[in-house]
Amino acid sequence: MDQGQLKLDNQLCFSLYRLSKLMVAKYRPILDEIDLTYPQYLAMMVIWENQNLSVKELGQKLSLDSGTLTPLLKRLIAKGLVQKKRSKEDERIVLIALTDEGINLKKRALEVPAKIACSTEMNIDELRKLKTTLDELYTNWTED
Amino acid sequence: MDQGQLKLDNQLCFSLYRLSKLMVAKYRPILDEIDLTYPQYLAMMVIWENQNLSVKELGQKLSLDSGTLTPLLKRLIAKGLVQKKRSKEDERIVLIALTDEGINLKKRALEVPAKIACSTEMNIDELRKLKTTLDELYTNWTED
DNA sequence: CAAAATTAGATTGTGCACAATCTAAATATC
DNA sequence: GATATTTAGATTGTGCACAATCTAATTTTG
Repeated sequence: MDQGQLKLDNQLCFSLYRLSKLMVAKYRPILDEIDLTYPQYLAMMVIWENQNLSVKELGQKLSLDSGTLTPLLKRLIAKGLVQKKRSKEDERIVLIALTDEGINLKKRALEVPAKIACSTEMNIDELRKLKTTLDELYTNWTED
Repeated sequence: MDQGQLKLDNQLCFSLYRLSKLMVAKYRPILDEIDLTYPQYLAMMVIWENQNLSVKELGQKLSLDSGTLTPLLKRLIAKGLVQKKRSKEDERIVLIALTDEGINLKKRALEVPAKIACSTEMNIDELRKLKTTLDELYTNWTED
């Protein structure tokens, strides 16, 4: 019955889990320089791209719910990078806006991808293909 | 300067992060049936494979440190699945042994991979190739 | 318009994940 | 053989991640 299906080494899920943690660990020292954690960096990337996003939209882009986002945003606010504004059209909606400090941080963050690329040193095409595969899987698995 | 390197959608890291979370979410309802979380399931797989592993060896196989493992093991012990024994040769070492209940749980856990395979429905060869790629990356990135 | 249902976000509680520090046991070095 | 160093785990503190619940604002329905 057990032909090794339950062996850790045979599990795609573990390869994924392990590599994902390693990726975060690779980012850590680089993100330390701009005082961001990895999830905070992901959030800031979205905010840099579109100002005045609602908490809900931010959560959708990051695949995070309010239980994670609320405290994360609280920390970004504490660092003075963003601020909250209630929407006037709909008082339930909270919009996230960049402060000057948050805008300035983007300049320094622009160097992050190059620093990471340096520490991975893998064929760009390979990485692009991997990304496509991962994204296809994500789409397939969220479709059901 | 910014040709979109800082866009979330262009980041391999985010694809990995997102898919890894989705994978855990896919496991959740299936593992709920045997009352295990995803990291607990990974730990149990290692313990089912080799009895009387030390906490350190377990941590190495799972890429987890004692700050994560100690409380995780505490919960497995609370569920009555495993128990701790001090090594007699070296009093610093703590060995993890299965209880009867822990041994019994393996029978039910054997059905997990099939249930997961069902919910992913992707070409086995594709998945195997993906796993190879992920493992290669892990090896390359941990070599430096 | 009023009651019911929905929606946005916050809160609470559990469980990782990891850095940093601490304790006790074992080993190395003088 | 006493001191110093290393090693195995535990502990503490911060920060996700998510389910479940709560509140307040909005929308839907009768």
